[in-house]
Amino acid sequence: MRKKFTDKQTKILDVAEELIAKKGFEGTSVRDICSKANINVAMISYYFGSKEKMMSYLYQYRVQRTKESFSEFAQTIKEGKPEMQMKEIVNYVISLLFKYSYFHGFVTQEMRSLDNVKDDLLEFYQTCVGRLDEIIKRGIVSGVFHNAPKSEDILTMIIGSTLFVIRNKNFYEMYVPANNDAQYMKEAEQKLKNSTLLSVFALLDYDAD
Amino acid sequence: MRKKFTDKQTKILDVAEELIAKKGFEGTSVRDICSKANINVAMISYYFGSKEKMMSYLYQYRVQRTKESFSEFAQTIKEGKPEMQMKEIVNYVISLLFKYSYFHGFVTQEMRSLDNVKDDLLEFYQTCVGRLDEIIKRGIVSGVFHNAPKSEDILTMIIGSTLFVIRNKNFYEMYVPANNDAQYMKEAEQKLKNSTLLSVFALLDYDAD
Amino acid sequence: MRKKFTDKQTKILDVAEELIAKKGFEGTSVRDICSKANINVAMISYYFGSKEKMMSYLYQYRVQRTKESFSEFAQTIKEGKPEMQMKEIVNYVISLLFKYSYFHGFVTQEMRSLDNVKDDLLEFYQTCVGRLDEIIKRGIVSGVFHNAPKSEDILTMIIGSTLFVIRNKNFYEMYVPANNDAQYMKEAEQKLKNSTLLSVFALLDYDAD
Amino acid sequence: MRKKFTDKQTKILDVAEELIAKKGFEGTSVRDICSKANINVAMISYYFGSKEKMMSYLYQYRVQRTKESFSEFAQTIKEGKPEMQMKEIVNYVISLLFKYSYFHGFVTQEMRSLDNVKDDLLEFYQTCVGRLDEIIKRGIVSGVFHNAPKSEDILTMIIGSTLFVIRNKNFYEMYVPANNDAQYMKEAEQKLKNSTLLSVFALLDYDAD
DNA sequence: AATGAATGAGCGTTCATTCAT
DNA sequence: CATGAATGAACGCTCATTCAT
Repeated sequence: MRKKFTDKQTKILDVAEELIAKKGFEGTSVRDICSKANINVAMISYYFGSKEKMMSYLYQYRVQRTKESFSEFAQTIKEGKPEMQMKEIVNYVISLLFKYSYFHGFVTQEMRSLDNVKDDLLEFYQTCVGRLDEIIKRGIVSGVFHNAPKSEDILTMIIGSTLFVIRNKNFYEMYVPANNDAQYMKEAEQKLKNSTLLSVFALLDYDAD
Repeated sequence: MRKKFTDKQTKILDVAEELIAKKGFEGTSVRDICSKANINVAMISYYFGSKEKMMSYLYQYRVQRTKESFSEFAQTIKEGKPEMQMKEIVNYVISLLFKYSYFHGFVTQEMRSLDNVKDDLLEFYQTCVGRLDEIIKRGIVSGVFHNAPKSEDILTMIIGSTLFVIRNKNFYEMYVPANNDAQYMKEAEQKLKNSTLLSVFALLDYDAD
Repeated sequence: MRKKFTDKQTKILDVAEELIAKKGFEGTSVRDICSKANINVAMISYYFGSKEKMMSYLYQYRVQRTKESFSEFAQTIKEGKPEMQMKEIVNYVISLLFKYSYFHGFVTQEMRSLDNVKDDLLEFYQTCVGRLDEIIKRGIVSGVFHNAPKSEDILTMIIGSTLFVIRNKNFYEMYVPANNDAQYMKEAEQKLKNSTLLSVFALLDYDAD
Repeated sequence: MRKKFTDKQTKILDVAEELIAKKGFEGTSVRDICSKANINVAMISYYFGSKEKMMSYLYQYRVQRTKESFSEFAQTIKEGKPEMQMKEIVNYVISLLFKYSYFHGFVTQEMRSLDNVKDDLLEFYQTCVGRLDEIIKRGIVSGVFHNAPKSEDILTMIIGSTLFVIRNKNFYEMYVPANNDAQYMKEAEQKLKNSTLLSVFALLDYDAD
C-alpha cells in the first residue's frame, strides 16, 4: 500500500533528498532542511515523527516510485526482440540512476530503522534480475545470444558502473569532453550506455552486425 | 611529497578509519575515536588541526599506501603475457577494494578540504587506466585481443561492480551461498572476479581456450 | 462568586487533576491532558486562556468543593458534645486529605497566577481554625477540656501529619502491615486518625475514660 | 561511601537546590540553573551526566549531610535525662527542617532514578525513630513518662507539622506577628517548637512542672 | 608536548500557544 | 463554536574545539 504525502510533505522530502545526497544524513541537520524548505524547524518531527522516520519515508517514497516507473517501462518492451529488449533495459536502468542516483545506497551508515525499506530496494533489484533472466533465456532460445551469463552479474555491472560514474565525476570527466556540468552528465550517460551495452552484448556473445 | 606521521598519529588514523568505515564520518565523534585510541579528546585538534583535517590526512594516508601497493604489484606482472596481466590486474583491483572498500568514495559529503586529496585518488585511477591501456595495446599487437575497449570503461566496470557488491550485500548474497559474513565476502569476491574477467575478456574478444 | 463550568470544561479539569496529581504540573503536558480527555489540543488555551490559568481554575474548583463539603459537614456536627465534635472534625479532615491530598500544597512552584486562589485555601484553613476554636472554647467551658491549645497548631499538626504520611509511604508503611497499596492507604489512614486523636486529646487534657 | 564534589559542582548543586525548591524539578531548566550559577549550559551534563543524575546527586548530597549532622547531634545528648533529650531532639529536627526544608519530599513526581536515594532518607527517618524509641523507653523506665506513644507517629507529627508550616507561610503567618520574612521564619520556628513540645509531652504524659 | 577542564554552538525534539478555516 | 495545522521558543544534550596549565 502506498503512503500518500501532502504537498508540504513532498516539498520537505525533496529538499531533504537533495541535501542528504550532498552532505549525508548525519551531515544534514533538520534546521538545514527546514530553512531551505522555508518551513518551521518543528515541522519534520511534526509531520514524520522524527528525522530518522522522515528518512525512512523518503527512502520508501523514492523506491516505490522507482518500482512503479520500472513496471510501466517493462510493459512497453514486452513485445520486442530480445536484443532490443536488452538494449532498452540497459538504457532504461542507466537513465533511471542518472535521474535518481543519490538515494541508491545513500544509506552507508547502519540505520536499523531502514532495514525494512531496504527490502523494498532489494525487491526492485530482484525484479530487474528476473526480467533480465527472461530476456536472456529467450535470446538463447531464439539463437541471437550464444552465452548465458548470470543476470545478477549483469545487473551488478550496470548499476555499479553507473553509480561509480556519477560519484566520481572528476575521474570520468577526463574522458568526456564537456563544457559544463549538465553537458558532462549528458555525455557521460551516453558514453556509459554505449560501453555497457558493448559489455553486455559481448557477454551474451551477440553479434550486433 | 609524503607526510610523515608519528606513531600516535598513525594510531589515531587507524582507529578513526575503522570507526568511520563502520559509522560514517559524521556518525563518528572525536570522543569515540579518542576513547577507543586511549588518548585525550583534545589530541585530534592538537595534532591535525581539526576533525576534518584529520579526515583529509587519513584519506591521503590511505590513498598513498594504495598507490605504493599498486606500484609494487605492477612490478611483479611486468614480464607476463597480456592476457595474464589483465587477469592479474582485475583480480588485484578487486582484492584491493574488498580490503579497503570503505574509503573509496566514502566521502559523499561536500568536503572542500578534501578536494586536493581527491586528486590523489584520481591519480591512482589514472595510473590504473594507463596500465590497462598498455596491456590492451600489447594484447592487440600480439593478436590475443581483437577488440580495444576504452580502458576507463573497463576500470569503471571493475571498480563500480566491486563497490556495488560490497555495499549491497543483502542483494548479492542471494546469489552467493554462505553461512556467515566472512564466508560471504570470500565467495562474493570470487564470484565477482569470475564474472568481471568474463566481461573483460568478452570485451577484448579474447578467446580463453 | 462561583465560576460555572461547562461539561467539557469539567471533563478537562477532572482529567487534568488526575494527571497532575500523578506527574506534577510541569510533568503533565497539554497534549497528555487533551488526548486523555479526547479533545483537541487547542481546547485548553481556548477554554481557559492558558495552561496556567486552567490550573488556577482547577485549584479554585477543588478548593470550592472542599469548602462546600466542609460546610455541609459542619452542619452535621453542630449539635454534638465538644469531645465528639473534635473527634469528628479530626477524622473528617484526615479523610478529606486522603481523598484529595494531591492538591493541598501541590503548587510548590512560583505560580503568581495562583496567588489569589491560594487565598481560597487559606480561607478554608481559617474556617477550620474558627471551628476548632469554638469547639475548644465550649469544651473548656463545659469542663471536658482542661487545656486550650492554639487551634492553628492543632490544625497544623493534623494536616501536616496527614500530608507527610501520604507523601512518604515508603516510611510509614514500615509500621502499617499491608499487602497492597489500597489496603495500606486504608490502614495508614486509620492509624493516623488514632494517633492524631490521641495527641489532640492529650493536648486538650481530655480524659477519654 | 561519600561522593566528593568540587567547589564548582557544589556551587551548581546549591543553585539547583534553591531553584528546584522554588519551581520544582521540571519547572527548573538546566539553563536557569546554569545562568544563575554563572556557568556554561553544558556543565551540568558534563559534571553529572544529565539533569536527572544531578538531581540524584543533589538528593544524596543533602541527605548524607543531614545524616551526618544528626549523628553528631545524637552524640551531644547521649548523657542527658529523657525529658531533656526529647526536648533537644524535637528542637533539633525542627531546626534542621527549617534549614534544609526544601528537599524533604521535594520529589513529588515519579522519579525512578531517585528510588535508591529515597532509601537514604528513609534510613534517616528510621534512625530518628530508633532514637525516639530509646528515649521514650528510658523515660518510661525512669518514671518521667507515663505513656508510650509510637515513635513513628511522633516523628510524623514533628516533620509533618514543620513542613506544613514552612510550605504554608500565608496561613501560619496570620498567627505569628512579624515584620519581615526572616523574622517570620524565626518566630514561626519558635512557635512551632513550643507547640510541638507541648504535644509530645502531653502524649508522653510528662509533667513539666 | 600534552592534558583535562571548560566552552559556545548546534543538535533533534517537545512545548504551549496561535491562527485560518 | 471548535478545530487541526502550524509556529517560535525553549528543552536537555552532544559536539568539535579552546585554553590554562
